[in-house]
Amino acid sequence: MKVTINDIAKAAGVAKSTVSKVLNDAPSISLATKRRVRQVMSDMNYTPSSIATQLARKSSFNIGLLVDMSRRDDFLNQFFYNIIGGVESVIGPQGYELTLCNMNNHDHELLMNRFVLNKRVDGFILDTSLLTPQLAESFNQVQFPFLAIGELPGYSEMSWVDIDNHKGAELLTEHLIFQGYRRIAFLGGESGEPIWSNRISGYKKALLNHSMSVVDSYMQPGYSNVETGCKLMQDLLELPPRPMPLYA
Amino acid sequence: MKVTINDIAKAAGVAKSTVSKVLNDAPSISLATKRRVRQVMSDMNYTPSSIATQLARKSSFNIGLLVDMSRRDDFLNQFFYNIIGGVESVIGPQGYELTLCNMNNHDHELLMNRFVLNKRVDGFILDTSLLTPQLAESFNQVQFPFLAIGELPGYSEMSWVDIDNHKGAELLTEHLIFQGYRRIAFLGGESGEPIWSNRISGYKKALLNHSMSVVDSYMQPGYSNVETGCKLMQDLLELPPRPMPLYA
DNA sequence: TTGAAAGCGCTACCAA
DNA sequence: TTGGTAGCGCTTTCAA
Repeated sequence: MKVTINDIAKAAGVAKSTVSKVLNDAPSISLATKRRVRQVMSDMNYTPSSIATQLARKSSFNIGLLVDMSRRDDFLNQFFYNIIGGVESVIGPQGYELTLCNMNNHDHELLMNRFVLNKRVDGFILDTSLLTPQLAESFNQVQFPFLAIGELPGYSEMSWVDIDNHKGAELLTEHLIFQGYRRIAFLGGESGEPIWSNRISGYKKALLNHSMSVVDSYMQPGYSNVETGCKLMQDLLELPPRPMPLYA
Repeated sequence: MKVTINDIAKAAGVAKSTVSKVLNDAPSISLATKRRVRQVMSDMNYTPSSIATQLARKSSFNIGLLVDMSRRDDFLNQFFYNIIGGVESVIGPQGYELTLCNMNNHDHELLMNRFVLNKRVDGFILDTSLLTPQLAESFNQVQFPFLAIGELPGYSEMSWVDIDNHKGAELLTEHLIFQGYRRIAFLGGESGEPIWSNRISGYKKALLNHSMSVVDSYMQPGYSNVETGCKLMQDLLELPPRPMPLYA
């Protein structure tokens, strides 16, 4: 049978509350006792049960990463990979683990029961594409912490992180301008979404800053995958004055 | 405050053990009681705490998927994506969740403490590339269930699943033969690993079955990524009698 | 500085 | 068919 905190207490001749304090390195315990108890722990190969700790502390020490496993494109990309690795690298050292939460069917109630209400995870990280104002509202109602990747237009009662899409697009556009390009197009990003409007505004800003005109047909939104990119580019190349370097 | 099993018991006028039985749909409870208790549960918006259940049942209801997050290539591919989705689709409905376990540094002891000994997960699923006989031995010593994807040569005290690499390679080779190809090469798979030997044996079998000779220089092992594939193919194309269709 | 005891919210055994 | 009760293995007051 697994050795528990009671076994350690007995073996070390202290109360289990003392063992618990040693476990958490409480300042009230003398160094001598700590050393002795720790010795016993390692002698007996003791590892505290995380589940018992979770119950006592009322926290699962689990962060949920919400994903829609049926959407392959959102899943199989560098970006998502970096998210997982990044999240793990900060929560791991803090004693938290990463639970992958499937939101396949977009059933909010199921989601709330399966992970939130039953305390399976302590908080969610999710891409804005999975978040609706209603869902955010559900989280807020039970005071459940969540963090969105990307902003949710029209809903401000939440935290989100993102790269500076406006600035990024501006820098990128400026870079091309400095290279001497004059007819610069912008493809991708879904219209209506902040990612599109922010990038487009940065793009426009750079153009205007350099006294260049904004050509409507050079700006085409579209879902970010290979097929759409390919199609948009073909459309672009068929425009009468097609985008090209100044000295082409 | 969160409503617990005690609140339900009180409100429904039954013992909490009865509520627990209703929760688990025990056959010993009368339909009438079940209905009544369930009504109270939904009236009070009750969701059982998964952590308490875990402690009482001594199971975390968590399956760990062991990955090395520093190995991008193993992570960002269709295969891995399918594993995650596949695993989730079977464990989810059974009440289990998927925990992504990072084995970045390949520290066995850390791994054992962080997930196994403290009961953070009930079992592991891992690719053979992460498994060593020593690690498998550690798992077995504490009777910890694990399932490998791919076989571990030289170690049999474990369960593993894999596709039939031998048969697959045989069918593939045969297919080419039927198309009329006569100089067929085989690239990829790491030498020494079952995936390579099994596929190669299927490849050879097909060739021999059709009275074709096996050319050593046509068989090149190599790590499965784009760069290696590219290089191997270039090498291949420079062989004196290079692989080609019969009627080229 | 240490210990006793009361939880945390369930399950499971044994009676009733 | 239901209830009482003793855990599961920790944490956390509150005393000593």
